[in-house]
Amino acid sequence: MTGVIASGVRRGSTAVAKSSAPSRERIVAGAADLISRRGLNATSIRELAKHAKAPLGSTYHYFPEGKGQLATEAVRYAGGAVARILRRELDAGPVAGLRAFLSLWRGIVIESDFRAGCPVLAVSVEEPPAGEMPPALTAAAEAFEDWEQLLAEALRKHGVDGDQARGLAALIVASVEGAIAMCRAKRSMQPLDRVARQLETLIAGVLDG
Amino acid sequence: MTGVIASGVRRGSTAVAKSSAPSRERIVAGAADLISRRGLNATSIRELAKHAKAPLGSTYHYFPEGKGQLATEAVRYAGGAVARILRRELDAGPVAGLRAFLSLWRGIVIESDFRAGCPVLAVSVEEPPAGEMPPALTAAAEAFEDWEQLLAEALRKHGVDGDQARGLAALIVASVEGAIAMCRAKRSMQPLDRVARQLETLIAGVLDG
DNA sequence: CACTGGCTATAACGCCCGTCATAGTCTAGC
DNA sequence: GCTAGACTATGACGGGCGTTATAGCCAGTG
Repeated sequence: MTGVIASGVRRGSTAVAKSSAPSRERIVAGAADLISRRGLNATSIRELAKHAKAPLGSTYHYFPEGKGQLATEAVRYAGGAVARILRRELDAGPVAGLRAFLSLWRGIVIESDFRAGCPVLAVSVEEPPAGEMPPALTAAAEAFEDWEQLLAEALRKHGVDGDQARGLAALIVASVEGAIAMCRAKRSMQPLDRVARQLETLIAGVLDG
Repeated sequence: MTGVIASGVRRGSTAVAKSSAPSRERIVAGAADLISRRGLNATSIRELAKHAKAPLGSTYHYFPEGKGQLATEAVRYAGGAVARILRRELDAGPVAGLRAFLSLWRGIVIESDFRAGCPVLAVSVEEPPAGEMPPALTAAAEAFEDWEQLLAEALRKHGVDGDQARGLAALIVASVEGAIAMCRAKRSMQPLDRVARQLETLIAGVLDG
């Protein structure tokens, strides 16, 4: 299996894209997966193409602006996929959403045998060119922001004060992202499990406090 | 300025190393800084040497096993530097230690204008070669483990139950690491500030709860 | 049938990579 | 002064990088 996020290649398109190109989406999804493993700068376009079983020429056909464009779309793709899941599961309340968020990442780390993580984080930890703000990095910031807003809104809907809700949402996203990386280094799920436990009791306490 | 961690190049050596080589330490410290910006695979030995104003040949003189050895020492160097600060400040209690931990990373992110982060995290998010466990990744896991243990022990010393202490320590390290990355993506200190607030009230509550 | 336009195949461009080998320089101790 | 050994300088090695150019294939339309 090539990654939980990447396996969600379905119809539905991201923006205007009226037609076609099943391989285009395959490339984007594969890029998200590969970037989540290797990091952005360490992943070559040739690897990306091979991973998606697409010819190198096709990547420049679909993404004429090159690697940056592909990376940006990959980050948006992963960010959107996670946001969709989060939005759906948060309907059953903040704790249910939190659990879905946690088990989503848990699945990615375990199924990849500690080799894959979060592509959004991977893009976030690479230095941008002096004084610039590459689109992929902006997309990463937007993904984090989306997740936080979804979580915060769910908390607010369940009676948590606005400021506190934003704070808790940031804590959730940050600690889960950090824990994923720690799990990969330690080759153990303990960090994410411990963080999950702490977050669950914290949220539960805030909700009926 | 070249990074808070890297600027701590002082006498004192890490292990046996009885003598010499000021430039050896400069290379290691510079490597920690550069890796924290660019990531491991994306940082070349030539850049590392130039960054430390050392000739390329010297890197292979001091680190005959090549890039992996240098990366490993850089991770250990950074991990040890943070652990030393943590150990010192935790003497004044868990909240004081937490504050020091937070403001240490805060300084690194701000002084680098959101370009540097945590070298330990940077190494953790790169895929190891199939079935292997590179020494640098092991060093990253050890650094995380050290920080967690220091925090957990301080909490225990102040009356927190053992399991809870380990959980809180994991939450602290994970959320701070994640928040650093989010700050870089957003080019804003808000994530780390929010996480700091949440962690402080959480710890304070646990301590006199 | 010819033709157009989306996709692929292949090769090349200059550049940088990790690593190694070799020869040179400098300094300490005899 | 001379030799040994720590460090530096330089250049090469094969290979992968991002990107571009060019030509070929192969539907679907007229």
